[in-house]
Amino acid sequence: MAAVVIIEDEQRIRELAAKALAARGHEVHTSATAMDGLQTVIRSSPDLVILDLGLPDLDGMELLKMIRAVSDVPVIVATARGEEPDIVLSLNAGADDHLVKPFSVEQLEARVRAVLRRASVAPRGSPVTIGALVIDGAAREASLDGEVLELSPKEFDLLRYLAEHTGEVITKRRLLAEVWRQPYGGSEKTVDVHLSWLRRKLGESAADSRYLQTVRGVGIKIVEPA
Amino acid sequence: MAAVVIIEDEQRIRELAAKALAARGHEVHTSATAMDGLQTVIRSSPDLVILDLGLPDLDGMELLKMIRAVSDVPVIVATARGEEPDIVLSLNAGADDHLVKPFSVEQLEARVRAVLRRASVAPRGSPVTIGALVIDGAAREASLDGEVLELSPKEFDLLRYLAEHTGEVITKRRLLAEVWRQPYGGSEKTVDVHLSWLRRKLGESAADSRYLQTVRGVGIKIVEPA
DNA sequence: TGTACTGTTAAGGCTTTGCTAAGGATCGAG
DNA sequence: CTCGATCCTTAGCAAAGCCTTAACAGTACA
Repeated sequence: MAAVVIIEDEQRIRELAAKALAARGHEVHTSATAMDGLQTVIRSSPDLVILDLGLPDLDGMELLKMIRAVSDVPVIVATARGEEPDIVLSLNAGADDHLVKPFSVEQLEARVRAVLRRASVAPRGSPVTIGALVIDGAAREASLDGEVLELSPKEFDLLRYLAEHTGEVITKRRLLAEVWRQPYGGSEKTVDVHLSWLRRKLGESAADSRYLQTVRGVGIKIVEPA
Repeated sequence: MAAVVIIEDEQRIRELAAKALAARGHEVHTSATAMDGLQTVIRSSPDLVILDLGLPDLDGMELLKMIRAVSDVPVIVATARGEEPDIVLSLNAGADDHLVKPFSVEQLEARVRAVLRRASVAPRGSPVTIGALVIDGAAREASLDGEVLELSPKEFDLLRYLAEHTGEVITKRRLLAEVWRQPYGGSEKTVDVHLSWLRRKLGESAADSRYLQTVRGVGIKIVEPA
């Protein structure tokens, strides 16, 4: 399956998680300390890292940054209940998902599956077509009527996310969570601004929109033009 | 399948690895010493060599260099835990991947599979053509408008890798992993510098680029000029 | 008609990228 | 073994581009 490194100081949790993931066919390496954890990550080139932020020898956030400095490997952070602020910080620092302890084995497996799926699917994926709009994830290029659009990174991510959920109304909060990676903080106005820019580049305005339709009080959706 | 030579002094590991790879249909030869190993490699022209760096009769790194001197065969090096510096050295000396002992059979098989896949894909016979740019992997030569480019080794590898993924955005981290062979560690600035040199030799700059397009916040891609 | 929500624009700060230069390592020639 | 050339890496600064915040205008709905 995939190689996973678990960095967790509590022996009970560490072994439980390791056992569960090994049972699902993953190759599991564990570390009880930050320093050993970093070495293990570097050595074993895992496909996924599960990192406890409450390590005794080094602030977990620091370790996360160190891992991020040397690799794009997906990281799931685990925190004790009541340390939600850490979650936000860690997601900003590049974590891909999070678990709140105590977590069930089922929850762990679900997160691992989701992150691995995202990691393996994200780079590929054939272009999405909506009317005259084509979004190519691999080339990171969107075109309208055959004309390539000049989109900023966030604009492209936003458009792609909406396109992957064509016809579905998405709340701004969900966009903040999924596109901005900020499940808690962040201002919804930011989304408004980016939507405005996107509309302009799509050659439309809020009043006269072909693709991006506002659903007042709820959110936004992208639709196939009539 | 493929022919594999295992050079490893520990009998237990040697036989375990040999058995595992034979079970996967590979033709396996084993050697317990460096001198015998080199002879076996020369004699059997394998598709892959697995080399323990901790041989008793000769420093493994020396043997690696000797193998490299006579063949381009892919080499996976194995080291004992705690000899990480050797890994880096060996990768620089031409190793294709590494294993840290003790390793699981699954890990061994995974690495072998990965290296063989890469190796079998690499000798793509026909040159890649992108506009007026031709990259000939076999001749290790690139030309623009019929004019041969004077590229350094890294520049050529970089160009070739991008060309093999024309139109696809590649992150710098991925380039470090695939071209520099450093899945972890290494500075992304290094990639920037080489890209800059490459652009110059292609007669373009970041501002006015025909082939190498920066995708801000993500990476770089090579494209067919409009 | 008021209120809450949405649209748009502008500006500042911050991050990412481009490029040059210097130091050190490696390799080959002699 | 030594010298020289080539190449790679690192450091640092300049420039470009992007995101967020803030402020204000417009719009739907009660």
